[in-house]
Amino acid sequence: MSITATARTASAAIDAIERLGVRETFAKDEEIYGQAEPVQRVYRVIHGAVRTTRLLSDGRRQVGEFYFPGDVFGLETGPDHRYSAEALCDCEVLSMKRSAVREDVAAADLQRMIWDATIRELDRTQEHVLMLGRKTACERVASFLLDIVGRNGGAGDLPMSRQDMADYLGLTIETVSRMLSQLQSSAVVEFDALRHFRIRNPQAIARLAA
Amino acid sequence: MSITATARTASAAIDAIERLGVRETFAKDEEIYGQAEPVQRVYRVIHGAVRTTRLLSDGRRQVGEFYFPGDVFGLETGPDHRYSAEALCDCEVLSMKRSAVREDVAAADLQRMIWDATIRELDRTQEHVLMLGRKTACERVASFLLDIVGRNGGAGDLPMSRQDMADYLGLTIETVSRMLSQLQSSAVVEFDALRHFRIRNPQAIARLAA
DNA sequence: CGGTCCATTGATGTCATTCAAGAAAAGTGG
DNA sequence: CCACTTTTCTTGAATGACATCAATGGACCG
Repeated sequence: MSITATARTASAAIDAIERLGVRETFAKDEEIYGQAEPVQRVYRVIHGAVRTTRLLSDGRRQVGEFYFPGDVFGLETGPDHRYSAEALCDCEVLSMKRSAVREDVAAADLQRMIWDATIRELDRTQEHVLMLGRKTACERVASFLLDIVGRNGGAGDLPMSRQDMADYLGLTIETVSRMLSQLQSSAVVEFDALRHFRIRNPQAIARLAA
Repeated sequence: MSITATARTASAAIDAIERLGVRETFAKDEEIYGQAEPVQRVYRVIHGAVRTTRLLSDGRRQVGEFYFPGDVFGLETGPDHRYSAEALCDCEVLSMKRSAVREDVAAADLQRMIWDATIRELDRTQEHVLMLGRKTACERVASFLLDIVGRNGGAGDLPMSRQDMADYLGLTIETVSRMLSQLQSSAVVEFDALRHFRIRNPQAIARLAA
C-alpha cells in the first residue's frame, strides 16, 4: 500500500472518530478507565499524555505504555481491561463506543484504523518484552530516551515522572536517576531541565539502545 | 457474543484455513521464518510446538512466545518480522498466504479468526511485559509452569529446553534450574522427568504466580 | 559402552535494589 | 513575592538477587 493511500485511509478514519467521538478532559493522575473494567470505548489522545498501568496485589506497578497526541489507546481486547489508563498530565482525549464502529458508514475506515493501531501496539509491546527481558538498566534508559525523541519529532520532553519511567522500564527510580546522570556525564544526552533533554551524541545513544 | 457463535465462527475459519492452507513439516530447530523477512503468511500449529525468538547483535536472545497445537502465529504486522519462528521439536504447521484471505469467500470468518488471534497475542504479550518487568525469578518460573498447564489441559509437558525457558523468562538457565529445584523441594511441583511435571500444591503455585 | 549434550549444583562476582540522607523543584498560604 | 511545606529527584553506602564461572551428574544416541 502506498503512503498516500495510507494517509487517506487514516484521515477518513480520523474524520469518523471525530464525528462519532466524545471529547473529554482529565486532570493529572485521573483514571480514564480501570483495570478489570469492561472494554467499551476506543480513545485517541488530543493533547497531553496518557499512561496505562497494571498493579500486582502487593503494589508493584508496571507501566504498559505511554500515549501521546495522535496515539490510539484502549485497544485491549478481552472482555475486560488488563491495564488501567490514567492521565499523565492534564489532557484531552477523544473516545467513541466500540459498538458505534459497526453502525457507521465509515466503518471500514475505522476498523482499518483500529487494526493498524492494534498492530502498532503489538509491535511496541514486543519491543518492550525484548527490552525488559534482555537489556541492561543503561540500555533500557537509552532506548527509552531515543524512543521519546523519535515519537515527538525530535524533542526531548518527558511528561512522566521518574517513577513512571522506572515502572515502564522495570527498574527503580534510583537506578533510572543514576543512569540519566551517567548518560549526561558521558555527554550522550544533556538535561537543561528535569524533564527536558536533548541528544548530544546520536551514535552513542543508538549503540546503547542496541 | 455467545460461546456457540464463537465456536461456529472459529470452526468455519479453520475450515477455510485448511482448504487454503499448505501443510508443512519442520525438523527440530528448523527456521519457519526469519527475523527481518517480509510478513507473508499466517500459520497454525497442527502438532509439535514453535517458539519465536529475537536476537540482539551481541547474541543475547529473547523468546517471544511458545505456540502449541491449535495456536496461530506469524501475526506480526509490520512489513517485516521482528521475531523469527523456529520448530521447538519436529512439528507440522499449516500456513496460508495473507493475500489469499482477501480473495476467499470465507474471508470474513478468516479475518475474524486473525483478529481474535491477534488480540490473544496482544494479551499474552502484555502479560509477558508484566512478568519481565515486575516479577522475581521464582514468580516467573511459577507463572510459566502454571501457564503451560493451563494451555495444555492440565498436563505438565515442557517441549522446550531450559535455555528456551530462560530466554522466555529473562533469566539464565542456572537460575531457572535453581528455581525449579526450589519449587520441587518445597513440594509445589514434582518432576518425574526432566521435561514432565505435575502441580502438587495448586494454591501455592497460584500465589507465587501472583 | 563411550561420547555429546543438557541440566544441576556450588562458589564467587556484579548489577541493580534497598536504605538513608540531602538537594532541588513545585505547591501553598500569607 | 516570599517563607514554608511537600513532593520529587539525586547521590551515597550497604545489601541482595541473579549472573557468571566452574565442576559434576544424568540423559540421549550412535
